[in-house]
Amino acid sequence: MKNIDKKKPMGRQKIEIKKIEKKNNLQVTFSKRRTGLFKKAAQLSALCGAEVAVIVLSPAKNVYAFGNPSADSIIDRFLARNSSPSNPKTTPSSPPHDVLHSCEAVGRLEAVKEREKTVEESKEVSGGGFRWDEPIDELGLDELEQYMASLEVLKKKVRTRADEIAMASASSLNFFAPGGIAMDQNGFDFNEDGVCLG
Amino acid sequence: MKNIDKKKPMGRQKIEIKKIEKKNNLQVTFSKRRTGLFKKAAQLSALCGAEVAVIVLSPAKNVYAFGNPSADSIIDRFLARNSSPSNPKTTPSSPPHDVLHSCEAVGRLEAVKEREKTVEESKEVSGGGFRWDEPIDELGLDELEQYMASLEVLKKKVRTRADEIAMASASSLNFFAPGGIAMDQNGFDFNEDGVCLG
DNA sequence: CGAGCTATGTATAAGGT
DNA sequence: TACCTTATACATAGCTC
Repeated sequence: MKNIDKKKPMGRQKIEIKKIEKKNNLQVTFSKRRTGLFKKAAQLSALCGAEVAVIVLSPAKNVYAFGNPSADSIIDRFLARNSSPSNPKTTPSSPPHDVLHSCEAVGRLEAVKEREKTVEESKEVSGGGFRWDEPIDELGLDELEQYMASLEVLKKKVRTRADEIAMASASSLNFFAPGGIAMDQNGFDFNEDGVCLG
Repeated sequence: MKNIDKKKPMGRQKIEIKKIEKKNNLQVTFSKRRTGLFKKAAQLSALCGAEVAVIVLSPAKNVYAFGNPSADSIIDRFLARNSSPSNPKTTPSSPPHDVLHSCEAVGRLEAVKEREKTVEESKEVSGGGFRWDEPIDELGLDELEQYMASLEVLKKKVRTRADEIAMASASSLNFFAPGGIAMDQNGFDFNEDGVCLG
């Protein structure tokens, strides 16, 4: 009701690559970019069959990591190469399972995304099962991040889907209706000052 | 001078995030995206004052890494966190098994595994147990609501465990330490931009 | 290969709700 | 606080040299 002002969104602004001063923006930017970075890493991995590990330590020393197949195995090899002067380049011969090996690993995570896509496009998902809880057990801390990202995407799709249904049946549905199923504070307070809740 | 035809560039095409088949493209894409990934990592580091390490193993097993301040120091801290569950170093107290602050080792997956329970306990949102393996299209509106709410809560649970409460006051770190950007682990010819894939 | 181009897909900075 | 919208900066696929 108070929007008469012509405050049109500015759209993306150009920013310089130096430390963000505003704590508020810092938090937002950190989240967004960290997510984006992990996404890019996942894509590089999927597209090229490469193994990628990303570790991020926030200024507050919280640890975030992404890894395919797993950060540890990659780090392991990284360290091995790093301290093993023996024969860095002269790998005897690469068995043809190189690429496949990677892809296989990738498949696990990509499968989740794929299922999601399948749900969206065709309506025949039931067969393969839609067991989101299964892969979790196999996922490591690092991969959890990616899983979460997938959840967000799925949520949007569900919302879209529900929207269609709602429109069709003319029922009024509020997804995040106040007092409804909304889960406001989830238990943790985020104060730029404070930290955890342990 | 042989472009007499108005062969206009196609511009960027949309691609599927699946393994690239053409070796030629694979190579090119790997190079470009790896560079892009490192760039993003550098920006995240610079903008947010975070420490970031990225390790990439090409299908041919070449190693590429980016690290601020250095991949090793970051890896070091990552491993410390990851493999010392009983190390009181960063453990404020002994939370149950349901995480809160740091992502100490093993209990992590279990926590997620019980997300439905957890959700129930804290918010009773999921309606007392939602079936994640059902195809979306067979769900009704109400169920969609619950489903989405569950997703949202789960997302937050996961996030809570892994993160947030990030940056407090920053630290004065040297992000772009000279010579700390990228490194070649093999001995190939190395350009700050990247190396050949072999 | 790596560098440069063009057109276009994506990631995101701001600001609103 | 989180998410949505808008406008735009930025990354990059397909080609050429």
